[in-house]
Amino acid sequence: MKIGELAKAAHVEVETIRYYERIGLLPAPSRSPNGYRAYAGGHLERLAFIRHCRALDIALVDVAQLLRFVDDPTTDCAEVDALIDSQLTRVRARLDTLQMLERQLVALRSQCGAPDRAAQCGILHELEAPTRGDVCVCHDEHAQ
Amino acid sequence: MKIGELAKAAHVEVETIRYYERIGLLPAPSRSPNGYRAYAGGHLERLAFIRHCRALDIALVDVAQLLRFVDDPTTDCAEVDALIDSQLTRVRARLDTLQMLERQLVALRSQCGAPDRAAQCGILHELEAPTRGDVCVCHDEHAQ
DNA sequence: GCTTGACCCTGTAGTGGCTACAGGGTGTGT
DNA sequence: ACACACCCTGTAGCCACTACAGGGTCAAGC
Repeated sequence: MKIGELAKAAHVEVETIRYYERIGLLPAPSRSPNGYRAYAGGHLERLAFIRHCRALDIALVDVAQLLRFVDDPTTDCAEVDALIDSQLTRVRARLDTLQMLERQLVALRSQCGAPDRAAQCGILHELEAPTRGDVCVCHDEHAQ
Repeated sequence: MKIGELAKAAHVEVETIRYYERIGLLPAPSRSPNGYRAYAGGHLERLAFIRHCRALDIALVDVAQLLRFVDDPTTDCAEVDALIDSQLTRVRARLDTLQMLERQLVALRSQCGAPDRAAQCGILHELEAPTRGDVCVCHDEHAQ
């Protein structure tokens, strides 16, 4: 199987495969006489695993660790748990941040109702609030 | 005011200020005879505005646009609205993705209960599901 | 046989928003 | 004089790709 075929089978870009090989995540395959990469079935499995982890926003460094766990069946399962737990923590933290951001933007957006010029713009006025020493609606904990 | 003083006043790194100047977001200040940057009050205001926008995860290219609106008071306010609206849309989209990710990770995490070795690990088993042509718990729409 | 287009190769650079480093200059206190 | 904190410019690195440059290979169509 050539690289384009592997890419299509795994729903990934050819360049991504080369990237994974370069950083050591995917083993380098054998080559055809013309120098083309020649992939066997194991590569698709590994690539599918990697893409599965990436779909869960797992960092490549952690994907590499998970692959090491796969390759060493005697590894303690608790280490796998810990890795997924920390990923879950990361996602939840980012979730919290974004939820706060949404609220802030909604509050800010509400400062502009009627069409006007920028000089009278409530949004810009609020964005300039810290400059004036004022508390803005987007970062005012009491207004939310 | 020297760059370190401005950085402290705006709660930002010195390097970030130099970066903003390099990309044209902050105007270059005058210089002392020894070549040091000499900042006046207007710079702190502009930097505060930039940091305020950044705290709302607004991309620098959009911050630059907002600054142009500030500098041209005749700009139509609707353009400011549109910019904040698109930012809100972006945040909401990312929120959706992360909420889905959280659910997926929770489902995956639930596959491992008791201490074991990696060979029996439910998490790794699920991460390998697509390889076997199976549907994994993290991406199975019916299981959620 | 030639042309064309799709695919392949390696190596490098770019994305966004910083952050860190190298190598050197300036000012102040001891 | 020395040490340390700060300043300067320029460059590189982070993360996970993605795009490009320049060149080679293959197969189908004329």
